Amino acid sequence: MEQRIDRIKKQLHSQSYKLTPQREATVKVLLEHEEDHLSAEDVYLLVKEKAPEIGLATVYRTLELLNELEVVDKINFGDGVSRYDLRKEGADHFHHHLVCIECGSVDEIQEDLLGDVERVVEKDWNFKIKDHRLTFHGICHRCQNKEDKHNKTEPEEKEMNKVK
Amino acid sequence: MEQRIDRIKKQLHSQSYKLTPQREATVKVLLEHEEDHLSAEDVYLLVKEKAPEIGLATVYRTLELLNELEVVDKINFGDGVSRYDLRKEGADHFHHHLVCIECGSVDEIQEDLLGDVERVVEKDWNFKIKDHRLTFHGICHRCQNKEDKHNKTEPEEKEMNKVK
DNA sequence: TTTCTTGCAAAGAGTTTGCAGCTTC
DNA sequence: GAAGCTGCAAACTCTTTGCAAGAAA
Repeated sequence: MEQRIDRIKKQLHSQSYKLTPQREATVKVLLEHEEDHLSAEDVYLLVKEKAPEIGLATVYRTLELLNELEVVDKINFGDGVSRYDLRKEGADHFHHHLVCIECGSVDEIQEDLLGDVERVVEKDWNFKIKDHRLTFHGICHRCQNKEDKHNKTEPEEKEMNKVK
Repeated sequence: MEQRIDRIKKQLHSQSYKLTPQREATVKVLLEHEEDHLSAEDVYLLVKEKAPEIGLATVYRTLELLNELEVVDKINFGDGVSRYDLRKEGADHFHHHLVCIECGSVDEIQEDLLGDVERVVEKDWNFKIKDHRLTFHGICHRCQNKEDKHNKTEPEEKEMNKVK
């Protein structure tokens, strides 16, 4: 984690930005929640635990900055809020998402499933692909089991990672 | 077009909704702009030409309704506005999009490129897919040509279809 | 000092909602 | 006349911006 922050710090410096305490706290929160898909508000509340004086505007500005540096990806699952997803280091493509329409959970697929498809699109549509967004909406494995068992109660986790 | 409106009318009636003049005007606008990706505001302005008394709220309510009936799909290209895309009749999957990061144009891919990918996801992730969203961001064929020719001027079309 | 950054409050943009009046069955 | 629908304005939510004060080089 330290090394990762260090690399981000260098990245910031290389464009003459600083890694201020607020920015560092924000990055830490993102690292600690790599699996989640936090909204700006979510990040704000979590950062506040480390740095209570921080303002929401600073969080927005930091996330915007990290997005420009391609440290995070801004994603949108159609529920009206932007979510921020830390880029995996070394990943040469943006990962995919599985959004459950029952429980709102979001799982990630790290594998690159689009290699073939992208070759087709580049060739047949003459479109030079720079990035992609692939999201499946459906029923996650947990909810499928729930339904099989006719057990409709929700063994709930944190709400934060949920798309309403 | 008439038949299409008729089918939508029946669909509305089957759930005891009415095809009011305002709703019909909205549907017509959507049909006339099938290739575009209009925002609610865009639709509103176009509907106003046919039915000047219509209110923006009615347009929002109609689009919401049509979305529920699966006549339109609500999509989001990350620029802060929802866009509404008429479903192709008979299409068994939601089409894909090519968003140009140069000129903001949005092209559609009607072919189903995800058949294989979906089978993998359903099997390996045990995820029951109901819908998908696939968008590629990159350089469209028009802008590639522009760059080749070192001709940076924009032979512009309507702004409406553009993602800023 | 100069430049960057921050917190706060206000402003903006997009969307939703409450409600009285109007249609339609 | 009950139920559904509409236009308007107000409310709401998420995000951005202006600005004076603070921190870093």
